Amino acid sequence: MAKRHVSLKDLATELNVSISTVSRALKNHPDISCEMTRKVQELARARNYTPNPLAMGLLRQETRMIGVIVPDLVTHFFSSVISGIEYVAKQNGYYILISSSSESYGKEVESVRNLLNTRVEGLIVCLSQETKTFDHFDVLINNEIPLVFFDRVCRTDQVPSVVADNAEAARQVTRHFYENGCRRIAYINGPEQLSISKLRYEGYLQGLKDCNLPFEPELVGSCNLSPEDASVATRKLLRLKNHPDAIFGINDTVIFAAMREIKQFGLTIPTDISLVGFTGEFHSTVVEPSLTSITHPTFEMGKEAARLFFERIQHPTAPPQQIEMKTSLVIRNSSKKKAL
Amino acid sequence: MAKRHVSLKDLATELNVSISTVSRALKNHPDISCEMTRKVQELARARNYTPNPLAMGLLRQETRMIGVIVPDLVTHFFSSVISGIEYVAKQNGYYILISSSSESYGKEVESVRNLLNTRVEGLIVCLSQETKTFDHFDVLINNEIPLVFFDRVCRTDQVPSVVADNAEAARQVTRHFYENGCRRIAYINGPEQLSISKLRYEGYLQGLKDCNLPFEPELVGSCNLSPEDASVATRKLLRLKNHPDAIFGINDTVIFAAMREIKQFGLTIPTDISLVGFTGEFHSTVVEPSLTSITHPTFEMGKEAARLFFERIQHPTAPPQQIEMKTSLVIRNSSKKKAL
DNA sequence: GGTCACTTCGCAAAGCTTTGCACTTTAAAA
DNA sequence: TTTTAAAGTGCAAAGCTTTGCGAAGTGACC
Repeated sequence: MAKRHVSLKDLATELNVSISTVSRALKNHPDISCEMTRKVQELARARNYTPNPLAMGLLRQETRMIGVIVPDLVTHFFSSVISGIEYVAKQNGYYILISSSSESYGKEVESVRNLLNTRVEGLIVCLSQETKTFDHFDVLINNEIPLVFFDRVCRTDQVPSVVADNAEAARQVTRHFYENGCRRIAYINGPEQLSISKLRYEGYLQGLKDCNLPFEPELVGSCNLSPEDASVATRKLLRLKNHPDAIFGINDTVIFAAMREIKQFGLTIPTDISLVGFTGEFHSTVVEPSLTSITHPTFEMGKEAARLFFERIQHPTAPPQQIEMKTSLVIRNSSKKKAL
Repeated sequence: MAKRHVSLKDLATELNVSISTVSRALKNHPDISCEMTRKVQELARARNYTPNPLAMGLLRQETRMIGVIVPDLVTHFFSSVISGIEYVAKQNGYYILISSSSESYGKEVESVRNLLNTRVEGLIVCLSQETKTFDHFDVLINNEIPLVFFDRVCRTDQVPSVVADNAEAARQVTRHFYENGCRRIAYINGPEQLSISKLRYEGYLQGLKDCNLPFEPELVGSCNLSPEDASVATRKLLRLKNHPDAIFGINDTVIFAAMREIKQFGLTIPTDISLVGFTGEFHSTVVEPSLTSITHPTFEMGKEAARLFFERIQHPTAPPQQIEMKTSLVIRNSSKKKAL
């Protein structure tokens, strides 16, 4: 196995000077003569020297790595947020170590442990769907290791976080339906332990109130975030003696499943049932009819999360901020106005 | 800033023994008495000791990190391959450092340099769209640093790689069109420097030959992989005095753009024009009509790439393998048989 | 010639782990 | 009682970098 990287020692030996001289010369320390500095820097360039981050890490007790835990890598929302995190991390000379929890509580706990063992300087996390207890983050909180949550959050009194304006968005969707003539507005929620589920549900209720619509429990479905489960929830809604005339779902995956079910049931969108999604995956525009959807500024959310993280590195004990990002309702064909 | 991690030294001090004793006790070295071993291991557990990977890395000259460079993170194909890589990496106790080139040659070069400086043990790479020269990989090749390409490859005589059966798949698509009655089959290619472009184009030509169809240059479009460019290419095809009755594209992004253009042009799919995509993004099933598509075993491709990587770690100089993964043509509505 | 003040550089420690070798016990054998 | 072996530990180096401090060398001034 060839020797891969030259070290200060290699340069020092070749020039017949001490390691410290080389080290100082490379950073233009005034103690070193111009002549020597020139020689050292020349050789360093020629030999393609780059400092060894392991040695630096050991010395400075830093790794310049951020651990990122997401429920999965393939959902557009998460990969886009990660892009944003990576963007800011790169600017600050940091790398990110990605670990996916596969929506599993156990894997999330394991990821936290593993990443910490790898000596990342902190974590940026979106909770798994299953996560109901949060003890695995105590180590971080107690030891003032930087931690930032995004989207699905917890312990917001202790941990900075970036979220969408979930409640407001859901409220807006509900009113949008109402203004388009819908009166039986259904909502398919996610697992109740998720912060986004709670908030979007609250927004839905508030929206009903705004429009003076009665709350009808039968119009609220719930599912884990899989297409299969969403289909089940949709079918339940469709089989009601008086089916809803509008459905919105906690995310687009859910709503795409609903869309398929509705078509299969022989109903048309939006004439029979209006549909609005939540997250704005790319394919909103290519489905038929195109899907009205709440869009997150996903890349920006990632950037904000990373920004918060670096603030945390600077001031580990500052009171935690919670950033709420504005979403926007992009109206397409799945919720077109019907004749009143 | 609190001290985050306990070291062997901390344990040694607390037990009043030397560091070496602690180190040996932790790995059940026979030189250490049972009594001492027990005491050390107990304390280590209590204090939550984990070895410092930086120190280990420095000692062993390894980081247990793989650098992964992809054109972007948000395309389903790439994030799915990454999932596969991560899966195998985790099994082997490795982490992956992800860097996206944003389809830019410059950023790819920079990523290679940065990752190498970070002392990753090797690289798994999918070339950017712009990349025409490959000198930036010479450092790796010359120093026997493990390198694996996937999907978009180069230097296959020196570097192991995993690809799809591109030519065969394209040939199959062409014949599928023919069997469904299409006679003017168009193809929208990607940038010509990409290996996948070349191979799929060859497959297309071969397919035409198989079916005894003449090759007509005007039926071959080309684009970078953006939706905008794909739209332009599609419009050019549609404006031919005798427009094609089938189009297939180098990937689904291209074909979705084409789909939009065709509809806007007032033609219907598949009656007027059949359509087949290439890659099998999730949304193939939700568009209207659902999209016939060549599907890659993306997760498996990632696993294979990682497997090849670890083989390379073991045998850096073994002759490079090229793995070709079987794709499959999933037939949906966009290419339904028409009356002949 | 001797002392002072610079200039220019090297030593060594710290950060953490592993491991060959040397060292100190203790008990058994001579 | 002395020698020897075995058992149990510690020292120190290596892997790489930074940096405070001490040391060597040179020239100038008294």
